Amino acid sequence: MSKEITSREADYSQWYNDLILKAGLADYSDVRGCMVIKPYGFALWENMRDQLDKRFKETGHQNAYFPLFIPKSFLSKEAAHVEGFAKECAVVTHYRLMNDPNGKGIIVDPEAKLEEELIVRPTSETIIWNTYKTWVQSYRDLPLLINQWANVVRWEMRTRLFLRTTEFLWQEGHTAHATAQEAIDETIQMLNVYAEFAEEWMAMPVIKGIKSINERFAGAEDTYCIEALMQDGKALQAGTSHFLGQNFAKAFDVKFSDKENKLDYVWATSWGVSTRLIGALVMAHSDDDGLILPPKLAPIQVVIVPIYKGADQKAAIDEKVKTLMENLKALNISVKYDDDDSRRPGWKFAEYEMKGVPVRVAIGTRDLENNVVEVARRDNKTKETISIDGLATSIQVLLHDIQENIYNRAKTYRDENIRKADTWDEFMKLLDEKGGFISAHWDGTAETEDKIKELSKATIRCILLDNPKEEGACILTGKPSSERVLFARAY
RNA sequence: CGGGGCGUAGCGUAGCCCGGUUAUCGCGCCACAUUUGGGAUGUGGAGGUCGCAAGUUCGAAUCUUGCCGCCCCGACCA
Repeated sequence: MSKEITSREADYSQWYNDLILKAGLADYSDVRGCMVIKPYGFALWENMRDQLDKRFKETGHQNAYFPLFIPKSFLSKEAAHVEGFAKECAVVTHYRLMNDPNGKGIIVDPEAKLEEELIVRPTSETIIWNTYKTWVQSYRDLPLLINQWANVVRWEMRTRLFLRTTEFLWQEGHTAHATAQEAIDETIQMLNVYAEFAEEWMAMPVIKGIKSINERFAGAEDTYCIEALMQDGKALQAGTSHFLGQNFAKAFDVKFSDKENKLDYVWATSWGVSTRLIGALVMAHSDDDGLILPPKLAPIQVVIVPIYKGADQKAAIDEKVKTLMENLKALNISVKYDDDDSRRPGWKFAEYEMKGVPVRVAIGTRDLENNVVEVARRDNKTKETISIDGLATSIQVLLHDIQENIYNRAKTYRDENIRKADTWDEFMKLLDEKGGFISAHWDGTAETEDKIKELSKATIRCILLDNPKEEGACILTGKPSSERVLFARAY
């Protein structure tokens, strides 16, 4: 990769980190690769979580909670699974500390060694399937539709705020079914739940597809995913849904009797999204002035900034604002009245722009006289003066507009950045100069995929669901191909 | 784990190459006043193990060695 691209990437990373810190979403922590999610960032996550949770329940799932620690032996029961996660596991070996007999401070008590080490879960398939064994005997126990909200730990070499932290928050759904078809249907259903959430709530267009064998989840038969495009031209996997076949059922001996009293292994799925979605949100919509949050998820949808001189004017504004806030709340709009006297209006304007608050209302004495307010929208930074009568309703409409506008903007950008390449030179040129998704032919082998990755740093993001068939030649080997796949450099 | 950069007040930094008064500047913080329609101004004030340790030296933020930590790029990955 050229020097220019490297430095562009570094600049973008700095911009991204800066934005997260300045917007108050998160902080670096003193623990390697971990971060502190600050109240504002967590409020955003809670909004995402609530909406997803609602959809999970609407599709018949229940929440449960499984242990953080996984006995080492569990992890090794599914061969591909342990292969995929072994290199990034945090391991608990001892259970007690003691005062250092040779000095100050404390040390691990060597006497307190665990007989079997415990793994801090990198994902919960193994401990969950070990439990499912005891829950499933008959087809009457199926389907088993469970989700858990949890934290997991993956000891990655390199971390990035929200996109890849050592510990992260997520949800993981784990379901068991009587038939392969039912499990596949579930896998696709949850993929659709994710895609709808990304598009309708995050205002982030995604591509639904299926992973190549190389990119498949460790232990899955098929991995489905949603892929989004970030503003720097790199792709981001925003969610995955796996059809696990009978792999885990076999590894953990989970069998059931069907109606004919025949014994069979159950069919499984797992699916998850994480706090990475916050990183996706940042990189999908923000500009140089700060975050741009979709109104449907913004912790604060409307901020009201008073402009006044003296207590009398303030009191008159307070009075108007009180009614306005009641009206907004009646419409389920979250509103903050920032009457902090130690900050001036201009400071607040900049601050809430940084935080990505979709709508700002400024109200001053001048406005009161005319029965108007100044309404500014974050997405395109336009301002207009509108009547205070029916204001709450106007704002409701405006929030709707903003949600739609940022989705359309992101979609236009995304669509403009899906290009076809038919030769290797064209492929490389597009990657280096434009980025984005590149639709190209590939001979279908893992070796070629690896080679392309090695040469270009681009990976196959996915093969579209309902991908049209088209005869062509692999961009690298020239061997025949029956369909195009989507490549991109990715996070 | 390889390559690059960095570590000085809450944050961002100057000074380091070429050792020498009381460690620079900006933001932020505290007090008061004037201000308030796009990150206010003035005056006064508080705040420092110069990442840690050892060494060289009359003298170390500055030189040497070792260690620790962070960021970026790569490999790995959601």
